[in-house]
Amino acid sequence: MATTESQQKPARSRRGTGSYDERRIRLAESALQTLGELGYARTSLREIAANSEFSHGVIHYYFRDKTELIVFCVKHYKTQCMHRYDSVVEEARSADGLLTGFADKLVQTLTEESSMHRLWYDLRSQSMFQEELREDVYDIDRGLEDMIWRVVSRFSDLAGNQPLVGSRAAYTMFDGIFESALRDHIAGRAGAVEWISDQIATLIPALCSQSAETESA
Amino acid sequence: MATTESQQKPARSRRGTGSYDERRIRLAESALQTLGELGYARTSLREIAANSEFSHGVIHYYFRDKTELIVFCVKHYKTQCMHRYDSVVEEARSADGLLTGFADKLVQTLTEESSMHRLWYDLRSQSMFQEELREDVYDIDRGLEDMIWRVVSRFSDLAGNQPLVGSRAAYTMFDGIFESALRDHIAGRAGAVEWISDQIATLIPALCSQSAETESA
DNA sequence: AGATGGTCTTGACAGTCGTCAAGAATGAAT
DNA sequence: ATTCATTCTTGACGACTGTCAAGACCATCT
Repeated sequence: MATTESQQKPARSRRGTGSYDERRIRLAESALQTLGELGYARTSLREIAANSEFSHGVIHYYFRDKTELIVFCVKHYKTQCMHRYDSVVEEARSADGLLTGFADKLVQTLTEESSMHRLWYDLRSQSMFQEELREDVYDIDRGLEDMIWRVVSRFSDLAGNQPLVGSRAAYTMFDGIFESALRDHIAGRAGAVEWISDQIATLIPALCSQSAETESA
Repeated sequence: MATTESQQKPARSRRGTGSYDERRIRLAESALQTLGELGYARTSLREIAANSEFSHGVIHYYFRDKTELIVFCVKHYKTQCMHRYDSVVEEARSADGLLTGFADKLVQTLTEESSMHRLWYDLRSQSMFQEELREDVYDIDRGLEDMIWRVVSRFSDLAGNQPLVGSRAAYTMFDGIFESALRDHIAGRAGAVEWISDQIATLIPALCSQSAETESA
């Protein structure tokens, strides 16, 4: 509600705070919040507007239709989460350190961003029925795949190993594990945090057990 | 879209054929067909009825409301696909044979039952937003987990190995791989069949590489 | 034959949806 | 102060939704 923003763009913005594009983004972020709570199917434009600073009619001023809003939201979300683990990869000085840093970050994502991620899985499932979502979903998937691959290849570097599987397979496995843990967490089933930490600790080394040198046999 | 004129189909007894429960099941199977085409969110009761032999009002004769119909459909679907790989497991005489048999069956499922499986992933995602779906989704997930575990443990038996991971982890990995391949297949991206076959051929042995390295005799 | 009761159709209801048009509100330019 | 384009609100529209009531249909029983 209360905008701390008092900056006014000179030529473009005659009303409202921020530029046209900034208000588009703010509307999209409101939409993402609502989508994360209700899910793609049950979120209406009126509900999005009600949870924002705008009225329901303004959506068609900033977006052609509902689909364009959703796609814009997806792309905006993509930029938010694509490089979440980069700092973990860069700051890791040992294989074990990377492992625990990655696991901690995954747990943090699981507990603090569960709504955004269930929305992501919701949209990805919807893309199997709705063709206009597929391209953006595919791009995000590949971005996440690259992100995971940065972690795995960095681990194999630090451990002096070679990954056993390709980036695609590695990503789908982690993704499956994360999605399963997310469902457990959201459903309030205990042990999700411990389980996913354990899986990371065992899976990454197992996926990188092919050593250039002989490991302690 | 489809004009539902008052065209009368039956020509047979207006009193339904089969028992009450049988007609419930037939209605549920019609609903599953429609759900597989349109997805959970975009399927209305009228659309379900239009694709069935009944009119739209009859749904509330057999089901209290939409949710009860959906849950019934999910449970019915559960019984259809829970033991799909049992024959493969039973008929396998060697580790390699199990591997190829399992991969072939997975490919068959991928290509011939893609609609049912995208519906399954759709419902599973919805369960993260809709609490009343969670219990049934959870049950199905555990049933599928058991199914995968039968394959993995049978493989390790035939190969004289021990699985490296638990049933939960094994299932989530296969599930992630299958879901990814399913998205590729549905989107018409080439290589999904070859990719998943390859993944099975490499992943299962990798997950069972523990203990003595006795190859499949 | 008529009566019965389970089965099914039809039509309507109240609500919600996306969309849009008309115009009010706003601030910059003149 | 007037003009003017941009921004936003309001209210409406037709279409769609789940649900339900009223009654038609029909096999069976008496």
